[in-house]
Amino acid sequence: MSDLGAEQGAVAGSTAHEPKGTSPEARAESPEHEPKGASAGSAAMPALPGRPDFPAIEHEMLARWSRERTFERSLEQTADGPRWTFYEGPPTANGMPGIHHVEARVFKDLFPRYKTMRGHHVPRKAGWDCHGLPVEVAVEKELGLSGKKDIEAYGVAEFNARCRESVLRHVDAFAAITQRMGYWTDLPGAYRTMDPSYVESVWWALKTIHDKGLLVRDTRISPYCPRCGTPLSDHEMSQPDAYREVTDPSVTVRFRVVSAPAASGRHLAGADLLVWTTTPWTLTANAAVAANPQARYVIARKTGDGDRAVVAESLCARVLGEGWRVLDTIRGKDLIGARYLHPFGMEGVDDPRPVIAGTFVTTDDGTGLVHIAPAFGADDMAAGRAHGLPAVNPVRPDGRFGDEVPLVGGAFFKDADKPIIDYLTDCGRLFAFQPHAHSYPHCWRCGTALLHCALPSWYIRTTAIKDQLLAENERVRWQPPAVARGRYGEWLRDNVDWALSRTRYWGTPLPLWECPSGHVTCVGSLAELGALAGRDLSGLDPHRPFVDEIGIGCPSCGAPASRVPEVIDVWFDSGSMPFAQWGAPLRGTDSFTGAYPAQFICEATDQTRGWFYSLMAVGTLVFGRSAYENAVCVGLVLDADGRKMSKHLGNVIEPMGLMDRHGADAVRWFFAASSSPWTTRRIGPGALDEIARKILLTWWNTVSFLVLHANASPVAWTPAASASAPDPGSRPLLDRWLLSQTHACVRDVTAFLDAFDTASAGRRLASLIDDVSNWYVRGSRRRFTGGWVPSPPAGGAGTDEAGADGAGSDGASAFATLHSALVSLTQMMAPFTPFLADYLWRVLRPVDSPSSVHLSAWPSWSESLIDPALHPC
RNA sequence: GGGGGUAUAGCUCAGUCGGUUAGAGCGCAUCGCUGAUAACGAUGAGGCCCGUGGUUCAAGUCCACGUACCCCCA
Repeated sequence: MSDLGAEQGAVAGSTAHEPKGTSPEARAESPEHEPKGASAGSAAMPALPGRPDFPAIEHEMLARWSRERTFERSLEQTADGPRWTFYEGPPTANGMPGIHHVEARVFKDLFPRYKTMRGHHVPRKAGWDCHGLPVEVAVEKELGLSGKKDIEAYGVAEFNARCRESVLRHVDAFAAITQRMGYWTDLPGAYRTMDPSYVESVWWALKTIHDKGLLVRDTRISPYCPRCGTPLSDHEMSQPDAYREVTDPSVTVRFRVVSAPAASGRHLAGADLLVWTTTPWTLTANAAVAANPQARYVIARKTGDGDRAVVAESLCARVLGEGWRVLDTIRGKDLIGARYLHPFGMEGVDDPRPVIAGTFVTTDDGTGLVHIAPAFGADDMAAGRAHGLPAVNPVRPDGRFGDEVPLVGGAFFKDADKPIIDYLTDCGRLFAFQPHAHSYPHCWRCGTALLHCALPSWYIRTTAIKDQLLAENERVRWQPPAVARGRYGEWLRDNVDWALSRTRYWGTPLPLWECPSGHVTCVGSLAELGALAGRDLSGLDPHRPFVDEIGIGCPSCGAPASRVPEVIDVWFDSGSMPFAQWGAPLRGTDSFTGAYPAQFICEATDQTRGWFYSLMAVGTLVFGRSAYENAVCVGLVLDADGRKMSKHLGNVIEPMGLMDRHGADAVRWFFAASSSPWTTRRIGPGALDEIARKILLTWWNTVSFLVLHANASPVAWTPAASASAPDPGSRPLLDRWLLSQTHACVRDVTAFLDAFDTASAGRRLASLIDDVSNWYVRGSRRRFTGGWVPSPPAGGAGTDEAGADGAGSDGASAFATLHSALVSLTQMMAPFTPFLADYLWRVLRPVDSPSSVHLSAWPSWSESLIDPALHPC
């Protein structure tokens, strides 16, 4: 009897013994072969190979999607649907893709697929982040250059050409991983942040911000990398590895008081102010000592000699130790106005320095007396400005002291500590020395120790829109929700102005032209620049050095104006992608209109202060509105032992190999559904094998069971026969139970995905797979082995009541019920495991349904079929 | 120093609004099945729900403090 079915199947072009994975093909190519009724000679369902090879199936599906243009068709058929916008945060293709890239991309693909099945139009455009210091550093290494002098000697044009060439070096690897994992996105149409149209859009945004008066030049204390020769932004400081544990010499230094105000009593003059610092090299720029006017200080004498020292009362014991006798206790405000000799100063040659009031001075640690170097600290600079102190910076832009500086001339700033300490020791100015372990900022890219120094720089005054940013953040739906007020919200509350400019080469040039009178003109496009320059510049490469060569007449005074030398922070590039990816608003407005803000973005937690911020900040600055409504923030990926993956440990998991071994579907399910996406996850072969067994194989086997018995039935059962099965409400109890479970699952999974909760959706789907396999199939096996008997095609629907036709009707119910459940299950699995879902869909697909599950409509559910009494738990 | 997260079985993790005897998978033990077989099923052992205090008729769940680990920041 089963032979008959198999032969009929062979006639229709699909046999049970073709190489695995090819048999559903026949259905896709002859969608009309379905018989309308269950008449004799109906074609069998395509049989499944006994042992699925998931990676092989995936490769087959990739070929089919490409051949059938499935992604393109999914966009075409939803063209009139409501727009649902997703933004791809551009990765830097300067390095190889890792498993963490796959993680975020699972979510970037899952929700667009889901929304597409819900009827939304979800265009997806890939993108590449091209500019920035990482690229420059890599090229510098390749060329054996070190520092800006070398680059300028090499030639900026040639250097930038090398950057342009190197930045897309690993695009192919990213494209391969993207395709292999089934991430549907427009790769050929990818935006590149270095394209002239992209740069022009960024210029437009900067001009918009400039016109609002929010793009300003200021001198501030900034973290500065002397190797890269540029200040670093707040986001760059927020990168991993920026702060590293180092041991620095902490010194307590004596500053001899040479004149004391009357209020301080008779013991201050000639005493030593004890000042503590962990950066001895900044003593070269000492301009004052700050004391807290509210605090109490003691003047103490060491027994045995005449040394007198001044220190905060509460720190007296800790700093001085034994053997000191307190001569006097005075208030901080009585210290103000005293003068002391600079530690390197010479009596009679150098002016004494003042003691000033500083409310920021604490008496919790140190000595309660703070060394002030206005060029090297934020508090220092503010205090210096308030007291009219000079901000002397003896360190040159390359991080070395000027040759004229005594003691340390020519030395790199961090190397200056030792000679200074030696000198202080020799002349008896060193009170105490102790190695001090603390975290110190380093350049996130090149690892050089940073210095905080006063630099003229261009800023975006984000503090002016801070309240608006906070309000926009309130509107964003974060997953996990705690990010909104926690990690991101708390940080946003401490917002500081965006240090925008970089004195570098490979980046979007700051479109500001300045004349000798200091009039600044912001240019918003090449056309505008051409008009100002008086010639056609539409073909100009808007990068250095070409754009530097363009001079304009100052619109204010007519004097020749030239471009300021800086380029901008790359984070501004990526934050501009909602419009710049289309070149909008200068061009591409058709694509941009209606695509702002995005309904959904997703990145890993390390982007909280990176792209999540730059995107929100640029959007709020330019459009007054955050660029996204929903943000999913996924966690770190660790190895199976919970260790961070690193080249050092040799535990880096290479994504391509992982997918070729276990299948992309298993990897996708792992990230999306097997645990909370925002917790750190440990990935390893064990977890993926379990997914293949418990989820994919179980699902496969239930489909295989259905097909086996459908084809073995005396009259082959096909999906068309569902029409002649009894009405769902009048089927046997177990059938009604499975339909109830299935419809409840559709309802729940829909709600979970609408809430961007893939983990809960995944748990629900796993339980449905278990219900189908271990309860329904197990309990109904005999009903399938008996096959089914079609109702007479005569008048009426032929849906006689249960029992009227005995085994025939019961078999019809069973087949239709299992088929219906598997169809819904397969559709719900489609966003999670798109390969196997589509493969099984082509076996299961109902009459007149699309050839791909990804072109099918998300299943609906019927409340009337959900009976809580059937599954109270 | 600040912000955030996590802590439940040997391991990985669920646990909804505070509500009966705290669950699942893996692993382990015993048994069964061999027409879903890269399996599968049944049964069993295995818990100071991190600690202390509080709120409550009732706390794994809420509150406070503490401990440990992780992340981010200064």
